[in-house]
Amino acid sequence: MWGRAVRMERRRRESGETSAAKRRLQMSDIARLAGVSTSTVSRALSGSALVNEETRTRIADLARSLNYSINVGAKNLRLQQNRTVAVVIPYDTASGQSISDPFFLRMLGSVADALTERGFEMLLTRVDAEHLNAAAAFYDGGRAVGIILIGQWHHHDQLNELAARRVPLVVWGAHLAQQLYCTVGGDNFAGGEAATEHLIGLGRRRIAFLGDVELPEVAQRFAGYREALARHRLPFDRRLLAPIAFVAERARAAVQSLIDRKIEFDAVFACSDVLAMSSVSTLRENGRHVPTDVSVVGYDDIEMAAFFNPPLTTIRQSIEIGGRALVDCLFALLEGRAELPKVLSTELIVRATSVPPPNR
Amino acid sequence: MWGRAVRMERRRRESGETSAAKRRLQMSDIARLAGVSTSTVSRALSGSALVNEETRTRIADLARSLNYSINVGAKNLRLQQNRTVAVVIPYDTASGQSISDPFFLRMLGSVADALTERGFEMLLTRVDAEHLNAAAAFYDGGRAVGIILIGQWHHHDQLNELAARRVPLVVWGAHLAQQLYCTVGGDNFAGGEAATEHLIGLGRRRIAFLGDVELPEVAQRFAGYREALARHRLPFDRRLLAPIAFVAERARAAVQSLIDRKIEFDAVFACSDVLAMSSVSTLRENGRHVPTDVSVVGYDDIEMAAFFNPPLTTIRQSIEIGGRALVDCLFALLEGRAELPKVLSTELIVRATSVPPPNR
DNA sequence: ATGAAAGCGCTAACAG
DNA sequence: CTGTTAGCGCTTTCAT
Repeated sequence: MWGRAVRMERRRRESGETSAAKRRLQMSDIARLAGVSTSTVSRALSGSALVNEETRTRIADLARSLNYSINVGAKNLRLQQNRTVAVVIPYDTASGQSISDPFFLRMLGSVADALTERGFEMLLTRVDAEHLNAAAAFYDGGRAVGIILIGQWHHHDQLNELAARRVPLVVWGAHLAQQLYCTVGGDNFAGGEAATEHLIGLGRRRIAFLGDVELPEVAQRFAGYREALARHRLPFDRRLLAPIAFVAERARAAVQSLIDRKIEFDAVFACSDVLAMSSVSTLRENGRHVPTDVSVVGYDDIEMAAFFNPPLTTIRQSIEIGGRALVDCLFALLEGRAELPKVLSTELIVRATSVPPPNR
Repeated sequence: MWGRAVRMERRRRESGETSAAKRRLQMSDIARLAGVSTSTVSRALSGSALVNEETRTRIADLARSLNYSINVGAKNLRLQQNRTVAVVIPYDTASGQSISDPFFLRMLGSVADALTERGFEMLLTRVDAEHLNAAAAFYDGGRAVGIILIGQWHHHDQLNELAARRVPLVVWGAHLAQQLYCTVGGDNFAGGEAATEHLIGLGRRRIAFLGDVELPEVAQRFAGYREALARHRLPFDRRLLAPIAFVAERARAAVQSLIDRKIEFDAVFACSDVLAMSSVSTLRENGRHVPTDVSVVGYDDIEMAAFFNPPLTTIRQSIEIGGRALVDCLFALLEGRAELPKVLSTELIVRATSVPPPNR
């Protein structure tokens, strides 16, 4: 049997504290100081009606004045409950970069807000995009009640596997066939189609497409693009497809490459506003006037799109609605309801980067 | 005494699961299936040399195949340890908005990366900017080993109080006098001075200042602005100060108001790139040419600043260095080292929104 | 090399 | 209304 002194010594050693460091306050300390049992403190702090009003306020005041905070880990363990959601952002080992696209970052903020409103905490983590199923460990280990994955990448199969195991999981991304898991996302096909229709309607004929078609969301936008092209009997030139990641620099390189290779194009449809803005900037540097020579349409409608010069025509995806829908969906799942994937409507926002060609 | 059946029933009820729901796997399950004790499983999974090689791999395989993940909460409780850092973003109840400025969002990403590298998890939460000390609850309750606060707002006093209580805390913000807590931030005075000097050097005389001078960081930039003005014996016109929050719309309104009130100005120094871009957009709408009529300097150098049209002159703060410094600082604190506040150098990036006035 | 048992900080059933 | 006690899932000492 270890005596108290021994326990405290072990604690110090294990936590690497020096002997001067103060021990963290716990319920038994409050109990001792208040001259009651821990049960009473527990009840008092949880606002139980079982405890005397006077005692309760006395204990509450004492706890507050000592900056005592309940140990949520121990409480959760005892209660078999948990108010934490793991929010997971895949990262690409290849490009290896930190998440930086404003759209995803804002989505994170929106999810955080929705979670906070429900009184849940958010454990933010990154996982290798090649091993999305690693995200489930937070659920399996009881660390989180469920998982919100921002970005589905490839590996539809891994996600299906998690869903089959009944891991509470909601993914921001595209609704795919044979999908067991729940997604929330914009209507990518419609978005791609609307953007392309808009450009074609303006009289644009050779529309470059910027986006990594390996990603399901982008693939659907690309399908919408192809569909619009086909409807108007316009040929698709494979050289106009630039399968690039969501990184500004890649858009610059792609546009520059089109120009250098003298591949004609009179419009750009970029799969994010950042890519679009980078494209506009590159076009300008090369003496191509936007929107007259080349019209540009972006995607997401981030805040800055409206301030851009020229203000950017884009496809709006509502971040507020998206973030909230992700959270709503997860909670529905937790309550045992089988949720269908949600496809949120997108909207074409026509601003100044898209006009008819001059010779029309 | 409760029997096993009773326990399981209670568990189901409390967690709101239906009777069909599977119980989460735990160590005792693995032990039973492997025909060993939980001690052995524990040792096997933690790679202890005390367990037979063959047994270890057998247990590891079994655990993996069943998707067993150790319960980190229970483990932490037992071990009195923890690998979680609380990252806290203050929100303003007044403006009440979700965090949206790209700079802070990117900083979050950078901190997440640095934490991930060290094998720590990040608990992301928001607290009311008026009660920053509420952030300490995560530490007091043993939820997190320390706290990173992104944005110091007013309430220097509350933060000092936490530091006095020896809560491991690092704040992104300004280095203030009488500061007991550790901050990491850019050199705001130098940044404000450099921006203003640059504009004055160009021949600009009436420089509007956009930013909430109630915030310590902005106050220091403003002090730099005043200093530069004074050095050149330029008067300061109070009407040119627009004390606005970091919200694009506020910049639009502020610039519009200056124009409507016919207050002359030939330059704008905005305390964030978003404010600067919004200003440029508003100026253009009012027929003022940027940079000729009005030159503009932003702050932060977010990615988009370079793609803006015209490319935005701005003060760069390195997000990568900042995020890493915050994390480094926190770990130093945890190791008992008293860290001094870090003031990171800023850099004036001259692009195209700032030129000499036309009549010079 | 393995198991039995105690206890991390907390809550709730049960007994006063 | 309050205290005693068992136990949440795990690790570790001690005993074998």
